[in-house]
Amino acid sequence: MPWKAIADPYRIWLSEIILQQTRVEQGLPYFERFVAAYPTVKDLAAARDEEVMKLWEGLGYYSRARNLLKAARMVATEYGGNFPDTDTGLRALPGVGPYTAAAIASFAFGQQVAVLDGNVFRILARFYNDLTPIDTGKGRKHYQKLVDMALGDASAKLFNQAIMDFGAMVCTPKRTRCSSCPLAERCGAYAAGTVGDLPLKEKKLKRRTRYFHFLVLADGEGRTIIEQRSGKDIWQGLYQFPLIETEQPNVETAALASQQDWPEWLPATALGFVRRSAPAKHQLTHQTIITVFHHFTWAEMISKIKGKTILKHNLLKNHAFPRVITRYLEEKSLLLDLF
DNA sequence: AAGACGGGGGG
DNA sequence: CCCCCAGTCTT
Repeated sequence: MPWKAIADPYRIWLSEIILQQTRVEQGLPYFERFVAAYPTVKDLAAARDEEVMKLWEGLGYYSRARNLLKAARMVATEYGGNFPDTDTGLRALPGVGPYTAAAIASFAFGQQVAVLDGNVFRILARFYNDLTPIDTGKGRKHYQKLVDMALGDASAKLFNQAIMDFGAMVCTPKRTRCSSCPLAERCGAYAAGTVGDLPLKEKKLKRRTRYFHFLVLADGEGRTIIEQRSGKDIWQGLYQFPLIETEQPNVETAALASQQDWPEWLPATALGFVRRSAPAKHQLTHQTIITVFHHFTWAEMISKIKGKTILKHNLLKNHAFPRVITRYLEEKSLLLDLF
C-alpha cells in the first residue's frame, strides 16, 4: 500500500473508508484525488457536499461519501481536528464500524486490537477448516475470538497488516497460492481438500430487476434538465435525468406519458421525440437495472422547475452521476445531434 | 437477524 | 453468469 508507511490518522481513516468493499486497484486513484483535494481533515470538513460527491462519483456505496463528510466535520468541530485515538472513540464516527475502528486504532494509534475483515474470515475458516458461517452474528463473534487468540501479544499493527496482506496475496478467494503457502502444512482446509469451499455463508443473494427510462430533454439552446435522487433508494444524493420506472420491459416511448411517475411539470404534448437508446443492462449487487434513454426536444422549456436543475449540457460534468449515466454520457456522439 | 447499498474484476 | 471485495447502517 502506498499509504502503508503513513502514520497520519486522517489518511489511514480515508483509505479505510475508500477500501470498504472495494479493491485496492479500484480505490487507489480515489484516495489520491481526495488527498490532493483535501490534504487535512479540516480541508475535507470545509468542502461542499456536492464537491465530495463528485470526487466519489463512480466508486459506489455513496453513503460512504456522505458519512465521510459528516465524520470529517465531526472531527473538525467536536474534536478540534484530531481523530479519536481509541477503538471505542472511533466507532462514534459515522461510517466507522468494527473493522474500520480496529484498523485505524491499530495502524494509527498502536492500539492492541485485531481486525476482522473478509481476508481474516477466509484465512481463519480455512486454517481451522471451520464450517461456521461468516455472515451471522454468531459467526462474527466466533471468528473475532479466533483472531483475538491468534493475535495474542504480537504487535496488532504488524499482525493486522500481515494477515490482510496474506489474504490478498496467498490465501485469496480464488486461485489460492497453497503451493507456496508457508502455512499449508498446518492448514486444516488444505489437509481436508476444502480450501475452495471455505469460508461458508448462510445467506444467498436476492436480486430484483428494474426498468429505468431516463428522459433526456433538450431545448434549442443546449440546455437540459437533471434531478437529484433522494429517499431511500440507490444513488442517494447523485443526479440523473428525469426518471420513469416501469414494471415491465419494452415500454413504448409514447406510453411513458401515462405512467404514474411521469413528471407533472412536463407537458408530453410539447415534446418532440428524437430517439430512444437500445436497452442496456447494468448489474448492481442486489439489482439488475435495464436502462433506456429517451431523447426529446422541448422547444419552450420553462426556465425554473421546483426541485430540478436546468443547465447547459456541457456543464453536466460538474454534477455527480451514477455509472449508468456517466457511461452513457461517455458515448458523447449520441448527444451531439440533440444539443 | 435481514436487507440495502455500487461498481469492477475474476473465473 | 456468479462471487467477492481492507463493511456499515437501517429496519
